[in-house]
Amino acid sequence: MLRIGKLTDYGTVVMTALARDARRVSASELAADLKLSVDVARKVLKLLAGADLVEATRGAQGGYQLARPAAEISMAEIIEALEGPIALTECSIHDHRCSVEQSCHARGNWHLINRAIRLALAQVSLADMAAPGSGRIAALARRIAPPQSTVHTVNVAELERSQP
Amino acid sequence: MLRIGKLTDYGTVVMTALARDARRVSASELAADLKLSVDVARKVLKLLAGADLVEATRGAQGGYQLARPAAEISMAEIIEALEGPIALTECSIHDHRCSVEQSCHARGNWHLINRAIRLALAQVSLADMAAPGSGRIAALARRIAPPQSTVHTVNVAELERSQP
DNA sequence: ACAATTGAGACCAATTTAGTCCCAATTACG
DNA sequence: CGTAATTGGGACTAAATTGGTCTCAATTGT
Repeated sequence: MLRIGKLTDYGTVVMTALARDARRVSASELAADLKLSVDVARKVLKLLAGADLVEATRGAQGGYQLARPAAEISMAEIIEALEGPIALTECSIHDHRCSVEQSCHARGNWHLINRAIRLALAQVSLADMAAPGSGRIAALARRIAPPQSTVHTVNVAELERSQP
Repeated sequence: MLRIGKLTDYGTVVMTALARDARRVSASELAADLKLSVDVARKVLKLLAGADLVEATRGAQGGYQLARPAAEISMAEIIEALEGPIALTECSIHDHRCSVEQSCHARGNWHLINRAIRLALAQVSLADMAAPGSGRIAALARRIAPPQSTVHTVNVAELERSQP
């Protein structure tokens, strides 16, 4: 279904919460606010801290804060911190693990597609994500949308209808 | 890892093979050419036929052909045929299945992101994919790339390096 | 000293995915 | 008309992945 894992999803929720609250916040407080299990919140935060997206402070009164301003953290970074490299296909990460590698004529293009998707995600900042209906994200979608092709305008129109 | 399943991957390989060969081809012939197990090839082709992306002919001398010209079939369609809707997050498909739905401020933006990614994939045609190094896909990536932001140009540059 | 925290990682249950296999229906061809 | 070649529609199992929980060590403010 081309979906991200739940941990990653929680990660974005946790990050947007941190983006809206400049204080240093403990995992348990975040869990309570967001209605997550404390264990899950801790796991996510540990991963985010490991990737240097949040800064952890140990000990009593400790907790987490964003390591950088929200505008300087991209969705691509968050996703990668929690699920590893953004690469739709096996062959985009490891060579020689794909059985059809020889006869596959699509590999190079998959790389380009991965790059395109990663670029798109790299342009969405956590600040955008934390804003209620981000104009910047909408603008990105618009920029990606139809140039002026003949064939694809049909498909694109279909899409717009089927996924409003 | 934000990746597609193997079946989907095989699906794109099978489709590019069909795009390069106008004849009607049987599942076993495709399997042999592409070094896939016959069972897997058949499974994939059945799914693709169910989605009307290929046209199946039963009986002796039967087989599969593209249902439409390769230029009129998009990667988004192929991916959706094999893995269901393109929706990175749970909440983009089913409401009320996500435990943090209440406290989640990111939902609307996830929808926008999904749309952006789907639009990108809808613009890559099977014909593009079958071409050895598609200029159109590269152009798409370029269009997505840097507008003229201050912060994100840094991240984008990083990306380019880390995922060449 | 103690209580509140994060760090590291083990662990199991649940889900998902990959890969096979079976048999019915269809069709070309000798 | 019979047979071989095909797809259709599933069921099924094994493997891999993910989600969620738990334990214990290290750190630090009071």
